[in-house]
Amino acid sequence: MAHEDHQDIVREIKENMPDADTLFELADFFKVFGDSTRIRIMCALFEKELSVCCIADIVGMEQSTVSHQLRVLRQENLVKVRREGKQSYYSLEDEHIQKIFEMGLEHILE
Amino acid sequence: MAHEDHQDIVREIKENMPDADTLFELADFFKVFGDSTRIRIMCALFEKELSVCCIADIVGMEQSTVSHQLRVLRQENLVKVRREGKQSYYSLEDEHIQKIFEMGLEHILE
DNA sequence: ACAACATATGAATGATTGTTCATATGTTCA
DNA sequence: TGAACATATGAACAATCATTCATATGTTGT
Repeated sequence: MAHEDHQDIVREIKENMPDADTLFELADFFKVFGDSTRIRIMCALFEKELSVCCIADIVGMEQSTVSHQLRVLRQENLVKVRREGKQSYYSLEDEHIQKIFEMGLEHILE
Repeated sequence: MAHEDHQDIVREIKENMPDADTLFELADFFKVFGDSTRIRIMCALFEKELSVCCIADIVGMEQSTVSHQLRVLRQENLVKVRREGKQSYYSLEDEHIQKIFEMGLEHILE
């Protein structure tokens, strides 16, 4: 790391970077997309709002597992809940999700 | 899970879902964005191609750590390398990355 | 109030992963 | 060829995380 303009480049890029907190939050946000169970849950919710047991059936996992993962999605404001009788109906909170999905798909299908 | 049209909904949504392999790949792809070190590396590379030691300086981590993470980014085709003398210069492989970033930022800043 | 159902949550476990240290590989220059 | 530098990689460790089981909470109808 001793060539002529190394320090200049480092300083310049450091200055132009978003602050560390923002990037940390950003990583946390994308972390949610990095699990196939959550991906499948979100994918199912593209169609319509669904109850927890419906989702569990669709993704083929325990109700408990799905509940835990829905909490993760809720904490990152990716889904919202609506109580109706005994059931909780979940739906997507944000229209960015579909676009992020599409871009991911474009990338892996290249 | 015993109300009238539960099974119909489950079947319908299952049919319209992308196949499991694709969604698994998609999760692996987003997993790469789910770490703040990798996020910061990619962010630094938005400006220009950089050598490994430059990146290590910018993100403030060991050269070894950065090398390991660059390998992860390479495996998912997010960066490419160019050897020049003793140094390896990394740059972004794909223009989707910036857009995915922007959408993530839009989400967390809402 | 009680039974039946739907959902949420805490604890425990196994698996995955990010980081570091030590070292190997690759490259240049003398 | 050997020294100096840049990068890559394997092993080890600590930390994080997804899943499951058991159980608690919440809701409806009798």
